[in-house]
Amino acid sequence: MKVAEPTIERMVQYHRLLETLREEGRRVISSRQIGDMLGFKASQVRKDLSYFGEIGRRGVGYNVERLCDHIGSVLSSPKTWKIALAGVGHIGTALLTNKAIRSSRLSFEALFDIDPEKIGNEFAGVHCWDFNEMPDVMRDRAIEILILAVPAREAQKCLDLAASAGTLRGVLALTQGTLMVPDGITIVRVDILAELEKLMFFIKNAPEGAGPE
Amino acid sequence: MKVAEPTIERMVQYHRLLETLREEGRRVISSRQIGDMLGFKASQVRKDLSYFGEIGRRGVGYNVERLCDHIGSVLSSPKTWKIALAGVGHIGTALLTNKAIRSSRLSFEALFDIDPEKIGNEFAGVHCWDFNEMPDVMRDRAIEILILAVPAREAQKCLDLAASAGTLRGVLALTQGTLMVPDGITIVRVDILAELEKLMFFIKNAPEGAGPE
DNA sequence: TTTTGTGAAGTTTTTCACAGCG
DNA sequence: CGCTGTGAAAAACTTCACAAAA
Repeated sequence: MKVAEPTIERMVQYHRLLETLREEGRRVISSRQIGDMLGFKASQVRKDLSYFGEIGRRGVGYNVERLCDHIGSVLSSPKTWKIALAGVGHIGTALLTNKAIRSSRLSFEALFDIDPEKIGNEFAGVHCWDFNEMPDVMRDRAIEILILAVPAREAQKCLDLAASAGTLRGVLALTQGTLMVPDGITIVRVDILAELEKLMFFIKNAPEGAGPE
Repeated sequence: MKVAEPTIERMVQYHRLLETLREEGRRVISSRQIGDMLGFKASQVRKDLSYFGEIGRRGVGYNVERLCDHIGSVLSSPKTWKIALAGVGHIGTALLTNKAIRSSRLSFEALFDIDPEKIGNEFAGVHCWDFNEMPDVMRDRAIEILILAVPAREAQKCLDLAASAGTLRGVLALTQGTLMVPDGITIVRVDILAELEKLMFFIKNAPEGAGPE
């Protein structure tokens, strides 16, 4: 069965919500309640969840724990992903020290920077190497995910270096600007300035409370 | 004429690209070339651009400078938006010191934090106040946009405080978790951890180079 | 009863294909 | 000719509405 991309985006949100509810001790929840909390229609929630099997109980709803685990298994394998961070600046450090990221199934294996002050040191317990060592370090450690948090003009070179290791499978690009991505590597871009521009457009064209979501 | 939301998302990208091309001295470009550079179909590019008037020349293409200005005027008014930043942590500082943001039509008017070490100081030339002063400071300075870069548990309180000023029109939320947004305020969310989870899903389900974009 | 799961209907967004203009 | 602008067709996505299960 084919799953739509927007569905995945919502699955991530369901997962978040369910993790919180589980911690609060909630046992059961309905599609309507999930929808109300996240701003989606109940039918949308049900359709999304049904793509991955019948997991609810008619007349009752969904078991929070079971659903949470189920979505977790859909979203990511039980394995821990090894990731590298290129660019130990403000944004990079923010991610490196973010509790939520460090407690997920992610393991920071290496940092890379161009700044001699940083190279050779550890940040949050992770060693920082020179950019040029990326191919070797990434291959040795079998790192599959790269977070690109370098200035736009370094981004392409950095990505090419990382890709040359041959172990890279996905990139989270926090840089602005266009990137040429090698075949076989999945990229997800986050561009905060672009989001700000979208926001300005929406404000300008929404005198009365109409927004994107 | 109604413009689709995905169109706006792409308009922001066209604008970026054109700014770069203009700096490089490029005079003319075709829809196909724009599409190739950004990963869209040429017909998509033409349709997007045509929503805002006939701006190209048949048989020739688009004048880079003219198109860039045109999109700029569509995306945001010529005015400078006043913005406040709540949360002067790693992410907040990254935005505050980002050249691209500071050179756009955005003016950082105020910072807010909860940390006594930061309150009363200036960062990148902008004064930092206590959270509790948000309503007054935002009203006095007629600040319309808030960047929320505080921990998830503070986010809702912070947003409510900012909204109470009455001048707030848009929010860029860099926090994870669910927010209740007052009516009449536009919100755009950026959740890096959610993007990472999406990336992991795409990698897992794309053994052969199929990605989102 | 309540609430799920799902085909079918409706809506939005993308792509096609070609007329029309330089 | 080459490339735009655009109606019409196709695809993708969301919502409806109801049968079926607890």
